Amino acid sequence: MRIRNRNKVTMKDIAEEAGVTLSTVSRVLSQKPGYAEETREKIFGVANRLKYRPNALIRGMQTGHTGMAGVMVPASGFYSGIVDGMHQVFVNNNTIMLLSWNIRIESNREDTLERQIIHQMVDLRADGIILRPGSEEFERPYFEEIWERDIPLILVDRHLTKISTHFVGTDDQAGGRAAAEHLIALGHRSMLFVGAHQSVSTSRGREEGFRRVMSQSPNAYCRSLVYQAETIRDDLAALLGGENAPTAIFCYNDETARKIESVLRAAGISIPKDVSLIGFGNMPVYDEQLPLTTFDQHQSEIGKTAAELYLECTSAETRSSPQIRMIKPDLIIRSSTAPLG
Amino acid sequence: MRIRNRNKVTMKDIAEEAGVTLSTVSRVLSQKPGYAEETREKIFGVANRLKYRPNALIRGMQTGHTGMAGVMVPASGFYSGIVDGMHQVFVNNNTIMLLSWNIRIESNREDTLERQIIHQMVDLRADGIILRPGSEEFERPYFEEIWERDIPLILVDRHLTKISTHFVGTDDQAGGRAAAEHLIALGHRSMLFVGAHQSVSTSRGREEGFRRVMSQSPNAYCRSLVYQAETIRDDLAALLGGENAPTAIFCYNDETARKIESVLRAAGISIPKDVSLIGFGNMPVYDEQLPLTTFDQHQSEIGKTAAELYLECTSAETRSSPQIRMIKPDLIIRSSTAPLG
DNA sequence: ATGAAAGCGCTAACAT
DNA sequence: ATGTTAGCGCTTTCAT
Repeated sequence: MRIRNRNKVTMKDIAEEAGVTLSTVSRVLSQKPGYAEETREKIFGVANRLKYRPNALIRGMQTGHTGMAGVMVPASGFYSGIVDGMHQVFVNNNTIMLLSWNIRIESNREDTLERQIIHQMVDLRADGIILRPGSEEFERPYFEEIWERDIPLILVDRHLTKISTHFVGTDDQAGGRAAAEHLIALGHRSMLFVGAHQSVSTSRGREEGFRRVMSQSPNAYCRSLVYQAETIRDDLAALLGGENAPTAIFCYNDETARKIESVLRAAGISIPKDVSLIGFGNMPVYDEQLPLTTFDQHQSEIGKTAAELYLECTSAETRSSPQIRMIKPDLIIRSSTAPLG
Repeated sequence: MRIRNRNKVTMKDIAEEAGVTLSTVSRVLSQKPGYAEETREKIFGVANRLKYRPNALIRGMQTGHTGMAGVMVPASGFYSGIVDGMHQVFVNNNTIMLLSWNIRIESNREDTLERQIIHQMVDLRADGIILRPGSEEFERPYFEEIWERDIPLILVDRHLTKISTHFVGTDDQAGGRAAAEHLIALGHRSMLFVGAHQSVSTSRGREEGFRRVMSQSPNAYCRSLVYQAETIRDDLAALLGGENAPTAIFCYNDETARKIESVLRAAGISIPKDVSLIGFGNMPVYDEQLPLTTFDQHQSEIGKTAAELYLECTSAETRSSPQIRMIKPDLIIRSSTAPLG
């Protein structure tokens, strides 16, 4: 381990230099009431001259407030946007992120890297934790660790039904409804929803909203598919070649939509001529990809809201009841959707 | 401030439960030599049963090692790639990032947010700091603060000449040379380099490499431009309408190349028919943009290398002499460059 | 192999 | 308005 010969200036040094006691220095530097303006100036003078820097570790452990926010989200452009929003709020509130990406290791280790990361955050006494959960069952144990220690926990993007805690994310149902309304208005009636496993709350919510509108639209009909790389080709072929083939596909995210796009392209099916396609997330597009009708989820807004909620929770005296804050997504119409016919 | 009624299990509690003293518990839990296997098991048993979590703040301040790496880079996709690479290394070495983005506030505050962030990292006793510097003069003061405290400092992406510390980034000269060789091979002789202010080391390095090859190629000729939003239109018009107009433009990054692209497009100049264009960075492309010949900088590799160097520095006994590690960029040829003619 | 005791740098009562 | 004292949870001598 490195041997530090840092200029370890402590409050004690300042006290000696300034001819006062430690407690006076502590009071002045941490702005507690009860000192003379004169001493204040003297102490600050000495502190600056000595280039004193407080030891935030000690201070944190004394006050129960470290100013560190544990943040764990998957590594992707989408979450970068969210982290960005959080940062804007945190930087103005003297809070710094302990950041890590969710990475589940494949196999042979019973325990996960995620757990290790949570432990690091807990051990370092992060004031609170913000994370994007993966699957419900899997992560339960470490949610409990956080909960038991009474550390505020805020979930972003994905919600967990079985765990009752704060949540900030997209209004997925509203998004699903807007997608449906757009397609209905274009004349489509036979739809396909391509989603993820049921445990993914965003997919579930988007489908629910989508189906709600469908069920209220005469003759509208919606089938669903769970995207799976191995079978998607055949699944789509069966549906599109079959009875009452869908003329519009709503995917729960852009990534899936892009995969559908390439499967359709390979099958000689044209978008939007033969089939309209909607994604979700408004992710950047790569060379030669189709301009996709999709939703802007306002990631930065999600991040800001999450950080604001975090600050409320970490400064509250008592544990507050779970808050849900949803950001409404906006439909962005591009050329992957067109009128039926 | 929040009142924590966390189950504050301490080593003392474990000691009592296990019928040993604090020091024995400390020894066992921090794997110091000198205890019986039997006691070890008993203590670990109690610790797990009580769900003990060490206080990393205290431990950090005792050992002089917190396991926190201060990281400050600009918020952009490019740096996300670097951070990603660092994370891969850190997560396997029990190191977690204290992450923040560089944000310089516009005016009215003499001091910067960046300085505040550096202070937070120093105060929290980050073991080392990795950052992407902006301008030399401006940041000097807080580099000194880091240096004086003997905290390992690693610069990524941009280098500072006046400050002697570790650096990990792109081999910009090699990139510049490769760009030049590509254009020369295509038959171009009259070139334009569009860069940033001289203080930006990446721009400088790319230009140097570029010019080096030019100077060795018969009849080749290179002019330079510092990109400025307000004047770029006129600057380009003057050059392209003038004597010996450039037939190829090498920009120090993709962002600049994209701006040049739109200026040229607006002026009715076709790429690559009239002018070839090269960028740097291989950033994702948005709708309807031109496939750009550019360089892959292997951000992830830069990040990994920086993290590895960080780990070396923070675990070294003594301050090591400044290390420079450069990652070679790879030319990606797309349709924005074509043979002269 | 274990215990006792000092101390890390600071905050927070409690005095004066 | 300032000083005194007792911790906070741990590591680290130094004993035994």
